[in-house]
Amino acid sequence: MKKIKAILEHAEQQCKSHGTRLTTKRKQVLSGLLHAEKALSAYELIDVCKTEFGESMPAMTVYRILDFLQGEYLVHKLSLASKYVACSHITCGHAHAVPQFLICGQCKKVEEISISKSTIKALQHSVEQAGFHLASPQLEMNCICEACMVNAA
Amino acid sequence: MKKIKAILEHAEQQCKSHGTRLTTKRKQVLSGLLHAEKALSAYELIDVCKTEFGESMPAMTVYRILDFLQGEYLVHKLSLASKYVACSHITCGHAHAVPQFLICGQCKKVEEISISKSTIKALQHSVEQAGFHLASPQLEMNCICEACMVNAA
DNA sequence: ATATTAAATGTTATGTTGTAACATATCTTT
DNA sequence: AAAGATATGTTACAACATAACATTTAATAT
Repeated sequence: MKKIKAILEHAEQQCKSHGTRLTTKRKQVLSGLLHAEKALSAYELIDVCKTEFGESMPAMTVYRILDFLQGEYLVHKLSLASKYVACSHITCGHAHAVPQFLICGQCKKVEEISISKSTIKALQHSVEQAGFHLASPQLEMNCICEACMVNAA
Repeated sequence: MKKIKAILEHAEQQCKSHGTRLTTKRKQVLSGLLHAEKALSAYELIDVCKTEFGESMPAMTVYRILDFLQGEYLVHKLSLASKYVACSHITCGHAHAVPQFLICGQCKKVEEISISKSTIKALQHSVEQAGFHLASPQLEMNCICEACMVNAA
């Protein structure tokens, strides 16, 4: 919930430097994700934009915008959940390890963490031994967050 | 392609010992997956059952049966691919590490591998540090298999 | 053996996620 | 202002999945 406006401006600059444009609608979609602070489905995002900006967006448009934002590394798709989440590193220069996602199966909260290089290396080694090659070392892991674990107890 | 009949009988015994029944249709679905030797979508499985047993099955039934088979640890769902695959360890007593899935993004071939305990431990440690708990340490990894890599080159 | 109950399957309809194909509007550049 | 490129709108539909209720089949108690 901290200075979303600044993040948006940063994102806009980033786009400019890539020769692309962060249009109004694209900014709205990104803004929706930033406010949500959690992963949203494309259709949830449509509702958010409707509510927050009074602007109705067809599914096609949202999916196109999500593709664009992924291309700019501003948004990640969580395939396990069929949801989308704002990249937590937009503002900090992007010199990062590949992010790993923890998804709480209960409340859908998403945490983006980094895993040590050696662990990734070990994974990769096991994969290569099986005659496969990791297309993306970005993993998604089904988890339960602390809050939900306490609630369940 | 080796003694599917034996596997089915083994599975049937396993169900019996759990107080459940491996009915004809359930056996057909499992058999379809075993024959396929790859992950199939629910609707592909419907086609297979139609072709192989001349039996038309509504989607609802197949999904219910897949749920049942997952509950019996005879089938795994691959969420990344929205496909289902027979467990490769049905016949051997199930005293296994949790399987990890490698999914070829090209040809959809699936490999089920085990990963060393220490690597899993390391992953789990990173996850706990973020205040999450792995619901299932069964990962799905987006890969490219050797054959497809050669073809692409 | 048969009535009762529980488990499995059938039927219909619909929800959710995602994309194809083509039309229109809006920016950018000359 | 015209031409071309980029972005968005519209319509239709495909693939994956489940809800709600009806019927059939199997297990069990009488």
